[in-house]
Amino acid sequence: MPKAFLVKRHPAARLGSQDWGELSDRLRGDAYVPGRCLVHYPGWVVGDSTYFRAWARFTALTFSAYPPSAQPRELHPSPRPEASMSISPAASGAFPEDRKSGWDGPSQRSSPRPRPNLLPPDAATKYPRAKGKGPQGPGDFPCPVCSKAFPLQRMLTRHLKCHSLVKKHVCRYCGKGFNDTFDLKRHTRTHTGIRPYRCHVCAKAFTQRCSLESHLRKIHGVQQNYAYRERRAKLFVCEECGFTCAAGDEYYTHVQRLHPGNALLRKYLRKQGTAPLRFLLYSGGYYA
DNA sequence: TATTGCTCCGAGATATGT
DNA sequence: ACATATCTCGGAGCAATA
Repeated sequence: MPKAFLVKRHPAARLGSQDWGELSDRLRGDAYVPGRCLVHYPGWVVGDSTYFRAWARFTALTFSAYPPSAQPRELHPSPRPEASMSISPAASGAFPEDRKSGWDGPSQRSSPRPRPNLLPPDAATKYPRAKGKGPQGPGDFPCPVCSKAFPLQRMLTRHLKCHSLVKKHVCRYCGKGFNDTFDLKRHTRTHTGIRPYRCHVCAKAFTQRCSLESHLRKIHGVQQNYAYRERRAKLFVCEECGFTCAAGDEYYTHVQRLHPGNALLRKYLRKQGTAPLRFLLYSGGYYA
């Protein structure tokens, strides 16, 4: 059974069956910041409204997804959250009624794992910031939950979503939620059976490129000559029928012919009307 | 012009199957 | 034990917006 069917969800959150179109503007998206959830840490966000907004948005999203029993009961008194601070009321033992119901908090998979520090030596010049706009160092946007630091505000903002229970992108087949459209697209392949990455030696097909590369390396002893994190040649995948090709124009010709109602096609045609050359460069040569 | 959002992607971890 | 499936999440480029 695919792992996607085994993911435990909080019964009260019911994010999996959430239809975002049915929610009011107040409850959908990540712009809603209810006043009751604004938590202020003195001396930490003063003079950095952007940073504060990111944290406020995070607390709003996180706690609005918990059941009433888990809503914050008082403002955190400490000047700054500790590294070990848990956002899971049930997991931290703060709300025994949730523990009793059998929910053990967010999946362990969502906890941060140690990763190599990939910041380049010239990170300070690579990530310039305007004066007075917040922290100045390359790792000076620390996550208030796990203390992991980021060189850019937008990286922290995006990282905060992984601590939130709210998932904007929901699988139409199983209801599982994702933070990223692409993650949802990849996940959906587990339901549609589309496997775009085929082994040229034994013709076995895979849903993800890294699975194919792992297979080639371990089974056929084929070594890929790619640098760490080097982008591979882009593969255009039709998620409706499994058609794959390496060229953008071929892909859109296929979609226009066989799936004329495709949303990506509409977007492509819209862009083509305004800036055709730029978009063609983007879609066809971006990874070249 | 700077910032933010969206999207694509690779790397690595973990679950599951054989 | 090993191969595969599939998940999470950070890096990065472009577009949209303030």
